[in-house]
Amino acid sequence: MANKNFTTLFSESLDQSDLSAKQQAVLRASLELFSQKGFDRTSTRDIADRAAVSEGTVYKQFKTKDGILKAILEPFIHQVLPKAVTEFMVDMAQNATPTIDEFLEKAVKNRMKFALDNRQQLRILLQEITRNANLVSLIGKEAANIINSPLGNVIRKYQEDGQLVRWPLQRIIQYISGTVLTYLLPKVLAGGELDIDQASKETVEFVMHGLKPAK
Amino acid sequence: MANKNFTTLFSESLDQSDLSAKQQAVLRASLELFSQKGFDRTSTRDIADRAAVSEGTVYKQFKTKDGILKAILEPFIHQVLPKAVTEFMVDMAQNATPTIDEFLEKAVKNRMKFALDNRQQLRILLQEITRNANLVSLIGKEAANIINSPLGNVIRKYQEDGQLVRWPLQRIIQYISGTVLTYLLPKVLAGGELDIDQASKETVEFVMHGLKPAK
DNA sequence: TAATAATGAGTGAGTGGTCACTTATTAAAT
DNA sequence: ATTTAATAAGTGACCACTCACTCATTATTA
Repeated sequence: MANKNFTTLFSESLDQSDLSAKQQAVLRASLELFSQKGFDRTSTRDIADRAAVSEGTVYKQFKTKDGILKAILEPFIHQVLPKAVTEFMVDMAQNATPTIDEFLEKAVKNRMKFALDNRQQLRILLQEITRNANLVSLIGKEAANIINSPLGNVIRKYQEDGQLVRWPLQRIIQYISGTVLTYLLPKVLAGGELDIDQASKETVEFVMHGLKPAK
Repeated sequence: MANKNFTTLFSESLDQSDLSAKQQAVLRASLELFSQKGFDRTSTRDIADRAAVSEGTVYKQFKTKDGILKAILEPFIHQVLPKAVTEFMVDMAQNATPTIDEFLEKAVKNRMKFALDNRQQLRILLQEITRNANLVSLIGKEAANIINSPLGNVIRKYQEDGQLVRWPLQRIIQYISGTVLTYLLPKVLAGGELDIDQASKETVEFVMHGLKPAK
């Protein structure tokens, strides 16, 4: 499962960018501070100090404090996230298993790992989402892409097999995501370790069979 | 279903409190502004203006800006939420239905209505949760109380009836909450209307039977 | 009852401090 | 030598919070 995490992808895109070492340090420092203290409670002074750089240097490249936030979140939403989704979908499509339970457990495990590898960035995103309503719809649109993708086809195959209810994919993904989030959100927000194997097993157990007792 | 919404309860507790009309206006103004702009982006000047009151008046009662936030969130978490849960449980115990599906649909509908009636307060709570990790565990503890309560017994009865898997109640509630949240969160954060009847029907359909097709 | 005193909510002009952002100056790179 | 990067000392706006004072109401006194 060759999924790269965001930190890696972020570093790569930093290298590719024509930003100087110091400007890259600014972004890395901002990433840490925004995640730890939140955007509003991080001062540009804090950022400059953490990056071991003067405040003027911060403003040379990023004209405003919001510009720094954009420089972090926009690549995440428009490049890293789609790229990660694509890699994931290809992976999954190739690893399609005969039973959906097996497939789902792999997929869930994969996504949980990705999320935990990227707590920092997700924390910033969550903070922004609660303040910026249109981020919600933006991410919703990115999620909608799954439906028109190899992964969508894999899932549809299970429907045709009779292994999966014939609900709209959007609805199915909504429920799976929601269940996965009940395990992830507390860990992303409050920290602590998650037993991914256990959590993904439990998730599939519920998501597939619901709360009716097995006969 | 006599469940009062939070706005009512909030107003009631304001009336009961020995706060003067102006101090009540401060809290009401803060509630609106914190919800709209977020705590950090609301100044005490903003609050005073919106409440048509001097800044000194704001600080006469609430010694700090954080004090205002506490005055809004603490009653919500420690009085309003438990009170709402209690009323809800009593309601439910009285209306306990023979099948769990019916029961669940009522319960889910009830909770969705409560949440939508109180978007403002929930938005503030969500904003704070992303910054204040220990709020997560605090709310988790409140949720745990449900388990040791009449509602817990109602649910346990369905387990003994063989209508509900014998998982720990905490796990069952986790999944139901997660699924409900997939409908609620977008609406609370981004606005828009929710067809509660439809949503609660769909929720129960999934939560009870999962994604395996009915034979 | 009339005059006076005490009370406390309310006021708004400060106050010190922080913040995002600028600019004059210096160092480095080409 | 000239352009570019980096610095660090500003700068004004704004912020949370304070305080000396007002004034309407209530309690006390005569």
